[in-house]
Amino acid sequence: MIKNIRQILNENGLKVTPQRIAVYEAITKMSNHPNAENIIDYIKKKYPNIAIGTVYNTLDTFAEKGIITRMKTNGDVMRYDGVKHRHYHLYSADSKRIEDYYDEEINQFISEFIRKRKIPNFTIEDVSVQIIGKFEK
Amino acid sequence: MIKNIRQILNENGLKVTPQRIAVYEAITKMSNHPNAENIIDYIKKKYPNIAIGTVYNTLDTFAEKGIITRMKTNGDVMRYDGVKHRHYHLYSADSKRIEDYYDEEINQFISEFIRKRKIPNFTIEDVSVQIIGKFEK
DNA sequence: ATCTTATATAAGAATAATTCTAATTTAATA
DNA sequence: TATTAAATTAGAATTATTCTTATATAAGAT
Repeated sequence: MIKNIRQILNENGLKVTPQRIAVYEAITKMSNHPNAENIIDYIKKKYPNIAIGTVYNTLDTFAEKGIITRMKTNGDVMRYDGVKHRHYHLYSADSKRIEDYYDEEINQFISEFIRKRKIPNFTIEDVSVQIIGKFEK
Repeated sequence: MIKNIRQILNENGLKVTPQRIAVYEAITKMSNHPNAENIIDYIKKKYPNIAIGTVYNTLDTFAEKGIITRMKTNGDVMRYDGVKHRHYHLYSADSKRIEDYYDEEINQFISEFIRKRKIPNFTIEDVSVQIIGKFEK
């Protein structure tokens, strides 16, 4: 696991620091779309002196390199997602709960769409799909 | 036009006030996904004493009633959209530019999807699609 | 193993979008 | 016209995030 993150950092030309390892571990272990505050709280248990700014910096760096994904929904702060394979999000505006959702039909539609559809003056890079609704408890 | 907004407010059980009329006019006239600051600047030209809090309140109220839509993308403040028919957004992470995009194929896919797909413990209310890429100048 | 240097981190101040508060005003209805 | 619930104002408060500057450290070169 630690070997893994070292490798990822190296591949991306980033120095291996304890802070970056901690942030990476936090995101992969927390799984449920934590925000910066969640991540900071988690890390501080083992690493009480990490600076808030460092966590924000690290999250930005990771997002720029594509190591994690940033996600913002209406009416909530930035959240982060360490899952690497194509997936979608279910979320409820009321509860702010977010769950991952995998769906092959959507995958296919999107792949087709990106391949076929031409939009004047615009190059499609990605299509993001959010499914809004209500969780039943 | 003013008759129109009066009617909308009445239908939604909202008092008709000059501030609400001004906010509504701003959104419909500005068309390109303004944020609160844009809207405030626009309104202040004709109505210099409107309170910022009032504009935020009004936008929230309108969004709750479904009169307008709120939209937030990663790395940008909240924006507002007065367009009433189903559409999608093209946007570029770099430029923060957002354009409306209409696509019947996506409409159909979404309608089908909502009708057919059952997700355990979740009731689908809406599906939002964002097309990410680059504008060619 | 040590030196060098570009890069990363810490700590806290600064920023800026949004929300809150409490007093005042106003739209709608009787 | 009087009543009252709802809306507005003005500015303070909040809070997520960014910025600043001094210090520390990882990685490669010696």
